[in-house]
Amino acid sequence: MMHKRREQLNEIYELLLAAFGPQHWWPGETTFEIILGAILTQNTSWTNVAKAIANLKGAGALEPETLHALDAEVIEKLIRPAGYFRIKTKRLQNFMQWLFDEHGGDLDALAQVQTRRLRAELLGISGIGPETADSILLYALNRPVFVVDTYTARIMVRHGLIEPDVDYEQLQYLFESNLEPDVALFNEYHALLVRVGKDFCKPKPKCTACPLNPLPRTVEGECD
DNA sequence: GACCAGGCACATC
DNA sequence: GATGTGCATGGT
Repeated sequence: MMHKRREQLNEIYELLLAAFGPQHWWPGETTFEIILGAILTQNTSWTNVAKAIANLKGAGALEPETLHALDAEVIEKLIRPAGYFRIKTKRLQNFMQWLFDEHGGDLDALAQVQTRRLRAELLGISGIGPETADSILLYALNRPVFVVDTYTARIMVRHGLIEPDVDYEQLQYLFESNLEPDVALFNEYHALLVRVGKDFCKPKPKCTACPLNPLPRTVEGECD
């Protein structure tokens, strides 16, 4: 059927929303804080990131000018709880250098840049890959870009909707080509996928009592 | 103690 | 081009 994918994606969304309700993402107050969180949460649990952000806040470093002026050793100490603190310090500084060199350190100036171009610029920063770039675009800059992560792929594979070898861009296209380009929808959908991923769709043990188990094509042996 | 967490860059084949 | 490895803290 021509709209099969659309119906499946809508069904997943409805099941997740009914099970968990709105997730109120992103957990962050300002555009800048959300951007920093997007970088700091790479392969890292949010509880650890929250500590790092609290430290940055305590240092007054949730302002671009302030963070830009800090030495690497200081940033390393502040973000230590988030793990990978040396490489993440470098990544934060790479972002800051881009922001100040290319956009005068003004986050508001980014609003004038087309989404395609902005995504390409973000991907040009060492340490910002597809998921981080798209998280910044969607959650910090309110662009209708669907964020894909490991949970998204795992959930889709386990429910037989994709093959295990589809890459980031393909999976993103699956969502973006079958859903309305709605910032609020993309925001909630990704947040719900992370939620069900955390609670049920774990790497090792097969899932039990998952809200998505009513799906017709659930792969046998993966979910009860 | 093993495993995992809202990735990414880089080395090596 | 595909596959493997380092990065690091903190919770389960």
